Amino acid sequence: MPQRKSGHVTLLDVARACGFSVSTVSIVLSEAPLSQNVAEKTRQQIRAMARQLGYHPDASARSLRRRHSQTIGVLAYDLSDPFCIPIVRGIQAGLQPTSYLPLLMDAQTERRLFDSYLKMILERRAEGVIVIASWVFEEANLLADVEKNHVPIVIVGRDLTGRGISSVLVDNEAGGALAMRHLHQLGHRKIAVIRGPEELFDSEPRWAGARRAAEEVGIRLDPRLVLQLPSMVDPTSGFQGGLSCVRQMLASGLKFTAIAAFDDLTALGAVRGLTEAGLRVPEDCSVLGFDDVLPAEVATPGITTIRQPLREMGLLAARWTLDALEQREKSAKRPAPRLEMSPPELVVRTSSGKPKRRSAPS
Amino acid sequence: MPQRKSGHVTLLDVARACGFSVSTVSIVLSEAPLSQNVAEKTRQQIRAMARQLGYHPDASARSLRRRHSQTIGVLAYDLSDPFCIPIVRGIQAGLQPTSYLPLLMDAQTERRLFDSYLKMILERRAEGVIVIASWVFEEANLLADVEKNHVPIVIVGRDLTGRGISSVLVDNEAGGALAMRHLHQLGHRKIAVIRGPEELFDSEPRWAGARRAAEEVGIRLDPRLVLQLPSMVDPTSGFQGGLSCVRQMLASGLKFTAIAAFDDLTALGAVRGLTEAGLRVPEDCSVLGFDDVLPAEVATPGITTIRQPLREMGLLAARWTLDALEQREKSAKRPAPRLEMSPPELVVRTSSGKPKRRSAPS
DNA sequence: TTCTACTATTCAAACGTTTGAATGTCAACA
DNA sequence: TGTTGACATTCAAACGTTTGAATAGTAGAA
Repeated sequence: MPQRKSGHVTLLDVARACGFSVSTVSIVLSEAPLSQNVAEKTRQQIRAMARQLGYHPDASARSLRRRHSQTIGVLAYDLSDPFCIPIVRGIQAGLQPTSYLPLLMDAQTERRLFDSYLKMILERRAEGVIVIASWVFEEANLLADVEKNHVPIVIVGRDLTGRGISSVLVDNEAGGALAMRHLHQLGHRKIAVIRGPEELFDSEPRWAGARRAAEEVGIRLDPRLVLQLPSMVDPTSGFQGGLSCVRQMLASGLKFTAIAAFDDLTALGAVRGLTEAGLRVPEDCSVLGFDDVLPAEVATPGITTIRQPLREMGLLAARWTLDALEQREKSAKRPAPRLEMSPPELVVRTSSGKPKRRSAPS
Repeated sequence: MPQRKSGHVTLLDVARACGFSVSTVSIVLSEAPLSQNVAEKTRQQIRAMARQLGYHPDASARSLRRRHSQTIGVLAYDLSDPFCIPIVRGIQAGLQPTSYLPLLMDAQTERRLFDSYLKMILERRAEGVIVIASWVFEEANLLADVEKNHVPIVIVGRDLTGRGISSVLVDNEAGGALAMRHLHQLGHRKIAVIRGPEELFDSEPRWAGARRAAEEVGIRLDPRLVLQLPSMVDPTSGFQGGLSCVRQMLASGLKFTAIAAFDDLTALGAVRGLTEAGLRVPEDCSVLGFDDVLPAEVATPGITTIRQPLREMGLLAARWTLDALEQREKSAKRPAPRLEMSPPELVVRTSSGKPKRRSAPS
């Protein structure tokens, strides 16, 4: 029983155990073209022995020699945000049919971790990098390092084409407009808005879209009913934010029949706030979210929301990365960055409805 | 400008660029003990050049030579289950202070993927493996391979000590009992139970705990009000299951004032079902969940639930893995598997309350 | 017989690091 | 002058794999 000190079974072990050279064993087990020349009997013998010993090729040695790792680094800003998961799923789906494997990292909304994981991805010689980053990051310096090593990179959730990086994100403005138009069609005229926190990239375009749509349909948005979430400390803090915004609105005594919230968790916070005050959703006040994450779907009432095609976005990011790898084979020069603004979609659930005739909470 | 064809900057590049040998550069950049002997001026020069060129050591070459990868494989059965994330967080927290890095994989509830990722973890020469597996898997064969390579392994969410694998899981029975006692204390006597699907490991002990507690406090559980979820196809199908179970219960015309659901998503499905039928939670019927995942917290009413200390469980799994690595240095023989049954905790929110005097929905 | 072609297998170099041993330099000491 | 030791740097082998080139062995063709 050939027990290596390293604890791992190597080609040499298998070779010795069945009396062939390391080369032959390698050729057979890696199914190299040359393996057609190897006698069927030999192949069977080698494979049997490899299985018996529990041989697994050493990925380090292999990628060192082959000069590629078959790996795509996937760096998510925070996996505890339900927003990230479908994107990751899309990426996985896009990589599945190829021989590339995702190397998944979770930065936990910590700049320090983000940096160190990105470094690690580079050290592991990932051949491409996909960054999921709706959160605030000043990626400038480290992403530069990625480029310096000629590793193609795609970012999901932010537009960084200005810095030469291909970007996939939802059309936030269209989404904001979609929300506003839906509320208008239901008959709402006094609409409160909870904007995203200042430092979040998505906040501005969503608000711009909502404002534009409101103007188009002739709704006047009362500035006193347009609140802004405070800075977020983690992905779920939108809930608390939504809750306190609604308390504030109710305390103000102003009338409103609907709330367009920044995202689904904010919307859930709003529902909580309204319920606390004895108001019913949607009878007394409609609530709209954004993103379409799991909690919005399984809450009761189900949150009407603006769905981001997250899975598709992840899929696209994977495809672009693979494209870039192919391109790199052919031409040396770096292709121009690409931009996708995916169309959002209105998902009507039960948190929105027509306003009561005798309107207004409070 | 030394542009390597491989696209990556190597030690040789740095060496040539500043006129020292590869050895010296390696010694300096890896901060080997010998680097104390290297002139301060030299060190600075080398470091500056490395930074300028964007050098990152090749992890493959390094771990090949050093014979260890500083990596712990983390294989989650399905990251889209909110249950997994806090565990992963705990693992990350446990690994943080060490130089080990988590290699995170998401099996997407697919046996095929589970196997191929486990294989990959082995090929990457992860020094330890943590498997998160509340889901059904017959891991026998592949986990055996892990053992064959002397890689310590810890499983979270199932008891596999019988197969010699250290296991961390919640004390499901205690949890089930906790739920039942809470409902009893509130004054409920007619309690419906939604059991987990047959193939899920957790189902049986939770039910056993509930039954035991019911007996202890003198509650008779009507077998017609004990339903079982159908087989799950994905982690969120508990919602649909809970919904249809409640419809069934209501259709039966039997009276009950509370529902103890298998997990939080099932509970949310139950709330939906009750609401559909015009019943209020908790006034007309209390609902209890299990796990304490995000959607339970942000729904309104907040779901009263049995909290699993997921983060702590992940932390423990990480610690045990590190322990095993240390042990392995010292003694050759494999230590006995360890077992942790973490105590669950009752989290009271607003989905549970006293039954109405004139009780019972119908 | 020699040549060619094919089959089956092995040699040996290389991938980028690390590291124990070796080399060289310089100053101080005997 | 030679010896010792400290310092600064380099040599060269090794990690486990892959692969172009080389080596045998066999068989059929000229």
